[in-house]
Amino acid sequence: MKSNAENKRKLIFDEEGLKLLAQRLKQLRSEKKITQEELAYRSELTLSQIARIETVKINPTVSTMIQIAKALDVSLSELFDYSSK
Amino acid sequence: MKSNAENKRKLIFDEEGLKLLAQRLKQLRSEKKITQEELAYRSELTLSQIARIETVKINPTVSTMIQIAKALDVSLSELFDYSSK
DNA sequence: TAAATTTATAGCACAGGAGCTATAATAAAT
DNA sequence: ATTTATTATAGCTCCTGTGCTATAAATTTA
Repeated sequence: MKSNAENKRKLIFDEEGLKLLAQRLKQLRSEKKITQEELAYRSELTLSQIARIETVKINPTVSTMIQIAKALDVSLSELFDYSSK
Repeated sequence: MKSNAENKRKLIFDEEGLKLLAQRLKQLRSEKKITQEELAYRSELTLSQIARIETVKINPTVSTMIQIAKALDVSLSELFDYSSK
């Protein structure tokens, strides 16, 4: 949850990309008019997890995103469709 | 690395989806004619990590996939484009 | 503006993702 | 058939993603 200033290990954590993903997720969720709680229920994730993704607090796994895509009834490709190479 | 038979906690690990992703990654990599090692170098990941993803041994994070997409010079959406809702 | 709903944060335990290094197994080239 | 290159495994440590639970903050509704 917190980010230590001193990190020996190289962190692969693309904040830009995760931010875009968060925006895309919010967008899709509001289009479908469902709450974080409802999405959590449908995706079988937790509310806190959905919130953490949307606020870019964590770096979710692919499986998590697959669950979310299914819950939103969109393809993974659509979920990640915010064309940034 | 190993999967215990006895797991109390519910595991979210979409093997189907990860398998499709692995195939897609292999496909893109062979299209571009680069080795796992070269991809590892370009993405600043490790060779073992690339291999583990392609053999569906792990559930990678979104940041990892972002690095790989960049290294392959494709969009995330393209990388995940194996239409499975 | 109060109440209700929705979203965001926080701390804890635990599983597993990722780096690193080494080696085995396969495939390709000579 | 040997060597070389490529891919797959393995073990270890460290770090963090996730579930869980509780609470605070913000937004919406009455």
